[in-house]
Amino acid sequence: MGYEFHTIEKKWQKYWAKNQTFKVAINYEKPKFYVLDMFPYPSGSGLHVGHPLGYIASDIYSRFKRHKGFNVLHPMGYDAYGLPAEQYAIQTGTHPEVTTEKNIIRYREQLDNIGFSFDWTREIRTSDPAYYKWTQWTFIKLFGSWYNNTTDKAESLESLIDVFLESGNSKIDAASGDVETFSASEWKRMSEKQQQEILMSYRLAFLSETMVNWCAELGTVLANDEVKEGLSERGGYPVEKKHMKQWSLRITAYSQRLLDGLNKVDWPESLKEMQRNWIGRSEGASVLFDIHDSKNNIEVFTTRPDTIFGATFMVLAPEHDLISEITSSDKLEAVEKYQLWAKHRSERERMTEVKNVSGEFTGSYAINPLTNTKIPIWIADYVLSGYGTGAIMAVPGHDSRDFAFARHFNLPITQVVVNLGEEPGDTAIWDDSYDTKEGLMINSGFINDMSVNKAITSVISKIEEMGIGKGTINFRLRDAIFSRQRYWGEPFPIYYKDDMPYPLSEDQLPLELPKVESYLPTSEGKPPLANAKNWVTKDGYPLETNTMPGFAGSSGYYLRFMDPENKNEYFSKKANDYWKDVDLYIGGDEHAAGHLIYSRFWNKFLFDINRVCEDEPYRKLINQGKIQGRSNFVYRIQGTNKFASFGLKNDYETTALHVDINIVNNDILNTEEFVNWRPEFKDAEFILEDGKYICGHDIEKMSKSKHNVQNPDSLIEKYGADTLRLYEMFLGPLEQDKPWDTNGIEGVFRFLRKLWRLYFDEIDTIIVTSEKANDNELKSLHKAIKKVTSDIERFSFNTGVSAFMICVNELNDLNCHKKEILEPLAILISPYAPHIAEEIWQSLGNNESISEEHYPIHDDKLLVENNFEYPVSFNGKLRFKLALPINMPKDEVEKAAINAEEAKKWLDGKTIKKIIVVPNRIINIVVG
RNA sequence: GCUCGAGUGGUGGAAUUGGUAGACACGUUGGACUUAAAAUCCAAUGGGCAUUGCGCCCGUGCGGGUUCAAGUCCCGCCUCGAGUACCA
Repeated sequence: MGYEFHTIEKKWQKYWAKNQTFKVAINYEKPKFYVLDMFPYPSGSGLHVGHPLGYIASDIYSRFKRHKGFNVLHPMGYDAYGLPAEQYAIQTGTHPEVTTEKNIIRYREQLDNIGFSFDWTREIRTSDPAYYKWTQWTFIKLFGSWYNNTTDKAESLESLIDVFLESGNSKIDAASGDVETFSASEWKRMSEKQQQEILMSYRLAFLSETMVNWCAELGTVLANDEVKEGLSERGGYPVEKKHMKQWSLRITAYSQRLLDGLNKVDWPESLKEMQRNWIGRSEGASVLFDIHDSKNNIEVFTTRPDTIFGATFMVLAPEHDLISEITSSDKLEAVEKYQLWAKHRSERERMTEVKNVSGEFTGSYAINPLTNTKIPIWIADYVLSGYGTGAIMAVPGHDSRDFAFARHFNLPITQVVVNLGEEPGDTAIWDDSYDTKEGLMINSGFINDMSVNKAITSVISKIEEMGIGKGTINFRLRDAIFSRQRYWGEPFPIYYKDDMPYPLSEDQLPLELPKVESYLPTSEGKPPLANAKNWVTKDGYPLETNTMPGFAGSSGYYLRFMDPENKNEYFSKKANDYWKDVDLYIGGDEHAAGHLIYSRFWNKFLFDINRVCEDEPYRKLINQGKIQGRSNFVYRIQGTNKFASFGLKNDYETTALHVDINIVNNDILNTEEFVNWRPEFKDAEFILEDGKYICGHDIEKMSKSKHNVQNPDSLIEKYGADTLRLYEMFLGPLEQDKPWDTNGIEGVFRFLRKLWRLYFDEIDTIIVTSEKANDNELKSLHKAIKKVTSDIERFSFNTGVSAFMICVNELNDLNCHKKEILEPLAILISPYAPHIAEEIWQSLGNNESISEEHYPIHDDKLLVENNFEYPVSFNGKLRFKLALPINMPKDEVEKAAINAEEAKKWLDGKTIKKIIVVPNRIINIVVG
């Protein structure tokens, strides 16, 4: 008998489900609180112990907030579109929907076993037509909107057309592609197709020919954040740059707002910094350089306009439009060869060969507008076509890349900035350029002797005056490529007429994903949807065959949770006005440059079109750390089937082999199970130490091949969900990465049994009495209430667990079984260990779930001590302790300290120079 | 290279505002109970010196500094991790 967690946990999980304990609805009587987890992709391997870490934390917080009187929205769903299910479909022909459904059932079972307080009536799946209808709906809205830089928000395309009809596009300041200026009458004379082509340059969801990240292995393009070090994030396949016509979202229109919004959200600084870097704002100037003997000119972007006098050559990206026009005939062959070479270089090659300088002279010269000297124009792939204008003025004296290039090709290097107090140097003997912004200008005409910062503003005014440039701001952020050549994703609500895309009307949504025979691209290389029969509108127009990327469905899912069953709208205004935004969002930081940017963009767009009331979706965000695996090893003596224990392995020539952590307990191998683990170990022999086989261990990523995957189910089977919940929290700070190690779980399990024994005797009879509690018992309880409450509020869940342990240890020592103490204690612990808390609550004679009880509040009066044990230090070193009445006046404390028996030894023969007394803290006596 | 974060016992970690470093737990050792085991309970447990109690020295990656007082603040390094990668 005793703490029968199996029975208890099943019982309460059923109770919560049956009574819909955690179902929430709008309730104006209570303040709202929205706690969200990053919803999972339901993979085939199920949950491992790393997944629930954040879910447990958010569950504790949700339950706590509920106890505190909040109306808590705590939903869960599935990011159900994903590559693994589709790859599996390609291999086996199983529809991804079938695989996904199966995995979801498994996930749900595992989640239920942990006892989460999710409102499951709100479950959503991104692959459900009832859900993706609204993903498609938002896409149509984006398609029908443009970004007005003057009002700094998205507006409907109709307003743009009205302006076109009235005055053409010359007065429009929009975030757009390249558009020629036209007048109202020119607009009116255009064909529908011409008009549509122009509108496409303004749409926030637009089709364009762009340089994309093409992954041949996956047969699809990828967004920038899906490429890591030149390889696909999923699968690690090579990625190359390719020109393709693709759907994109004009997220760059929101660059500045995405940057500014970071200042008002409560997110980890590191995550904000990552987003700031990803957005990459830089201030500088664009300057036009004339080309010698040509009408053309080239615009460059620089963040150091002050160094323009040191610009001794110009470099264009190999893809730059003007190259063919300006290249002299004798250089043409070499230039084209270089362009071809650059084009065929993979992203990975380009990145790994950064140190190798390459380039080609075009034979043409530009005119430096401030020095009026001829400077050679080169092409090189260290200049990127996608950033700035794809052209730079090279200042080798003050830019390390330009310096390396100049050295390699013997181009002149001029110094234009000199560090304060230093003499100008001979650039011919420099090892590197002088890049810092500190110093004074030299060799620079009218800006000589100015500081760098002063020179920057002066040059900008000068070029503006000359009409050849202006101060500009550049962002590194690129528009998000939104189409994928895959099957398992949201279809675009788009059809083609006369080769131009048109949106479906809202009443035709959702456009459901059709059945296909094959999940592979067609023989002509079209996406899998081209395999679908009748993939046309009812009028016979062909439908788009690309599908949306993974981040489409996750960009606005938090909004749908507010009103998940709404058939007429994404969500009602009423629901959005009540739930507003996510108060607490918990998830991993791997989404920093992906989901968390797209989602903010999505939300800001919906804010602009008056669909949502908050312009930032996630008020507070916490990144839970990753749980690393802890592998165990056995050491096989080479050429034998003998295994030496860890301490003896160095006596032999051994090979370390990963061993399944499930047959190892506290690093001790279960040799019987090991022998049965695999056929090749059937005849294994062991060289033991102290009669045991000790395994080695190491911290690695959790993976099947390392046999170190810990799934929660087996731990729940052995110790119960409440132990798992407490243990995952006890492991360490939520935000920190930490190795998984079951070695400590026994302690938490012991604690729960100790807790149980405060309430029940050996035969599970309740032994709680109605006796009045004494001061010590009250103090112990209230100390715990104070500590646990403040710990939850600052998301310090690990120290909260120790506070429970301290309290239970104390009550155990006090032999306390009093209701006055133990009833509040049950509520106190219920967010962490809800099953045992419910069981205790019921045994105490309550009929309702503990989850709605008011959380106990500590009483400071009960925590007041009569004495404080002062640590007494001499010259900062602790020598003895002295108990004195609390709040004793300073001078009396001083006297007491000096006159204390133990003080004599330390004062002997010395003079007291100073005494520091911090009331109820420390006493420090300075002697000399 | 740049940006950010971290470094505390055998282990996970605690120390919230500069004020008793190592809470809580694991592990280890010794003991009680038991025919035995499990479970439970008690004691010790940073290192060193000393030991009849007392007691002293050292100690939060390294080297300096500020302060009556530094794991915490400042300066300079080292190591590890994450992000990013020719962004002009």
